Amino acid sequence: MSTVEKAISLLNFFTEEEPEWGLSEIARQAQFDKATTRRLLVALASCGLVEQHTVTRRYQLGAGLLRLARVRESHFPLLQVAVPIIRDVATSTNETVHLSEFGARGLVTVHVEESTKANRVSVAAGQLLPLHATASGIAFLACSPPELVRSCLRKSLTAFTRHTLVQPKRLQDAITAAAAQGYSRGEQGFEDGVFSVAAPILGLDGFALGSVAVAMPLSRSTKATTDRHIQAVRNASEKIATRLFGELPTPKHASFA
Amino acid sequence: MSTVEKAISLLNFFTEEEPEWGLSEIARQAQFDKATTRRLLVALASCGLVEQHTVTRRYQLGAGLLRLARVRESHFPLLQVAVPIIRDVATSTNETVHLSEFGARGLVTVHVEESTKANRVSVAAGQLLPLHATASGIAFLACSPPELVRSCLRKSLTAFTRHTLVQPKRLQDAITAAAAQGYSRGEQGFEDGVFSVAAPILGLDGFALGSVAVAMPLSRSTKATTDRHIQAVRNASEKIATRLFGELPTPKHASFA
DNA sequence: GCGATCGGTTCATTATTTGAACCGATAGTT
DNA sequence: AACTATCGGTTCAAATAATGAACCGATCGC
Repeated sequence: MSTVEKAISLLNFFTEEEPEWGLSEIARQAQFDKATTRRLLVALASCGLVEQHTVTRRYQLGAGLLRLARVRESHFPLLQVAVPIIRDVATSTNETVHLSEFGARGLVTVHVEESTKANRVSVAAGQLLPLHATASGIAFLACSPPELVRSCLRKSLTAFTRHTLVQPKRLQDAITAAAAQGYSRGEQGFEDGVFSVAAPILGLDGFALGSVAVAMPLSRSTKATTDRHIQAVRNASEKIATRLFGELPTPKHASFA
Repeated sequence: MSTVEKAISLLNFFTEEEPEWGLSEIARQAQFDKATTRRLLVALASCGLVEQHTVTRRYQLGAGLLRLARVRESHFPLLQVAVPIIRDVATSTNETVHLSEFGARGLVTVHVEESTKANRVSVAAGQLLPLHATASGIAFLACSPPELVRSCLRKSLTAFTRHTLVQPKRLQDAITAAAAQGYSRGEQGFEDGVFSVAAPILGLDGFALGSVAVAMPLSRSTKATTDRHIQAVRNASEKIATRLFGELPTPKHASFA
């Protein structure tokens, strides 16, 4: 792990649940020496990515991140473009709709519009979605470079429920089906009682950059609602891609040669 | 410059105007060797702070920044808290109101609500504000640690207009006056024809973390508008601090021993 | 076809990072 | 009041990582 990667990895300890850390505790968590950790934090602080409280001496994420995030969003306005579209889907379906984006850490939920119904599926922004166990993950894999799919298939596939696809052949079949039909279905693969459909959002290179999914309690799923939701996520993902890139990217499906 | 600082400094080349860079051009700009630059960018990319286009091979800021920015804003919701307050001030005064925050790079404009009048002062978010030449800067210095003020006074003070306070004694007097009255006035110090008043936003340690300012064309400034604007920025800065910290911090003025 | 520049790679050399041991300060316990 | 544990912080010989000149194939413009 390079020095830069070590430093950035410290940033990843800061979460909504744990937004502040003392030096010793973050060193312990990161399994870095205290001196090393402090030097890395001081370097991050000098660039504004981290701030140290003058009174408590504890560290938090810094204001410099806001400018960089603004530049990123300004140039690649995924949230700005996608949020209104997802909100529309949530309104028309009255189910939970969520957007996820693929990055260094994996497929991460970046925005959620929850259903207004009391019996609803709750998803947390920031949550990492296992590729093999979720509709979003399979939709994403359906339009991913073959080596990424192979890498995923080679890994030990965690069983979250007894419905999780843990056999590579089964997962591969689901990915192939999703590639052919342009959407995926997730039936209790990540959590019991949850049914989802998802569509991949494509980048200009034809590979998926994320997914949009509708999730609902399995108990109120019908063929009619499923068909409507499939249509909704496909429409939404196309709309998002078209607005981001000015054209609809041609999908590059994962193929298994 | 440490390796971490070198890496982060690359992030700062990405702006709204220049959101994408090729390897050779960013290396040239940063004055780093191409091999070094690539290694730093690859490290940043592996952490999600930067992304490389699969087709053009150019680099842009990465999605990982959005999560970190969200955590930062969630924990320290300066924008979330301040934007509605600033919007109210802009509505009631019908002049340009802007919020700035102090960080590693200096005092930076983070949000602007412009006047609806055709003859208005325009301020850009992201813009660095010279401490000695702006109302925001002087308000900030009025509640800053003495060593920061001394450091500022020791520097060569750039003249942006013929009204800029370039003599340390004059600047010191303006800071002292701002400390005493709780606001500062900026009369064409940064740009001809612009008049501003600003108040510091205090942190729990009593030192300023930023400022809020009203800026208007000098030509329509009267004693009555000035008094109203002073009241407005002071009210706004107190409101922001109270909402952030649950109490009104006691100012720690810069003193000159 | 040629020259310029691109992104990318290599490895001997150079520079930076590391972390064990130490420090004073603070908090909790007895 | 004395003691212990843990805090944030510092130092510098040793260890490790980073550096960048020279090179590569690919692409673009002339």
